[in-house]
Amino acid sequence: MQLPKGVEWAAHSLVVLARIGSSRPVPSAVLADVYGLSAPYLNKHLRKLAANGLLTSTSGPSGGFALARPAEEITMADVVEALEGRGPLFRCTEIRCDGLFRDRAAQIKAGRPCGIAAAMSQAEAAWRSSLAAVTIADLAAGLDDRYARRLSEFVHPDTRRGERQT
Amino acid sequence: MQLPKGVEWAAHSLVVLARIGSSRPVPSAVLADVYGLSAPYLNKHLRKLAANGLLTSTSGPSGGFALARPAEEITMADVVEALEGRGPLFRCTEIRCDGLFRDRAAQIKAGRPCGIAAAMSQAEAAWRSSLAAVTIADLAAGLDDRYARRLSEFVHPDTRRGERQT
DNA sequence: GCGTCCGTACTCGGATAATCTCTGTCCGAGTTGCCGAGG
DNA sequence: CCTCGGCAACTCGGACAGAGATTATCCGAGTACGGACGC
Repeated sequence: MQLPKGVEWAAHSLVVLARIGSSRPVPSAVLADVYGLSAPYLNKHLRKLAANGLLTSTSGPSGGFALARPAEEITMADVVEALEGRGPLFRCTEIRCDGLFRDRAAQIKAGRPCGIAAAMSQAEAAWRSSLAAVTIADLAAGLDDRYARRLSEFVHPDTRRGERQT
Repeated sequence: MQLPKGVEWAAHSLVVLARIGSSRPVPSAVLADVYGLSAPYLNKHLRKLAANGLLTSTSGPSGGFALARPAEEITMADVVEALEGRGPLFRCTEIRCDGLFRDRAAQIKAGRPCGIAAAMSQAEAAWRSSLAAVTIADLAAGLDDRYARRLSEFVHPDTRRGERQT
């Protein structure tokens, strides 16, 4: 089991948008070029973030994606939740109500909940809690200033619009 | 993303073995019947647990699987680790060293570690820590006595040989 | 009657398909900005 | 010179293949038990 690569891509893209600081939309193709990613595939993930209210999407020329709210209010938990959905990691299939105990299924479900599912749920809560403690703003602040400036110059070339080299 | 169903199966089987309390091996087919699972597939997962030292496997008649150590010393973290491996959940591909920053790759890697990977790693540590706090013995104790007895009678039908189980 | 040998049945073990999610790619719908024509 | 209309380019958006992992299944190698044979 492993988290999809899209989580990493989306998180890095959010950090880039946060570090740029501009509210102007950035096309997915530009964000993909920053880290050498597949543009259409990254677009798919960013679209999911937009559908969940983390990004705003704009069509047409000078369109793209932009943060929907301040980077301080976007956590890693939000990113994972937007991409992976809300009920992941462990899905209890209630096998304890099958086989030998099929006749007591209703009685078992009415009693104590499945201990394994409870333990998994609690561990998952700890995981999400830890992720919720880290915001995109925190991560953006961890970027070295030199690289951040290079980012800005690449994403928003103040010179003139329309040139995109390499 | 989602944990494989085998984790649930393996955990329940371990709890069953723990609750039985007997050191006599139990065939995978019997364990599968307890919860109505696919016997060969469950066997595959139990084999993995055996390969990681959680279970002992015995061939031939009266063979099967048995706990390799006391249930108090087997945690849910051990189960997940045995089945999923040690380095899961989030795998940082270091995309921050690609694209624009490919020429600075060595310099970046020598500097601060990737903040996103660090956050993910910390969250994963919290997850595993929570899982490590729950033992198979804890889960076995949570089973209702009535169902536990039915389990023992099914797995070790003493009628056959009048054998006594602990 | 007792010990030994063999046959049988039962178990794990690994190799082999089917299905689903993730990964990657493509082209179409919609929108914005630009340019030229007209007033 | 200013305004309006059409054109073109650029963007997101959803639909379409390929790869990998999970799910599921089967048959073979090995082993312990049970019975039969020989002493």
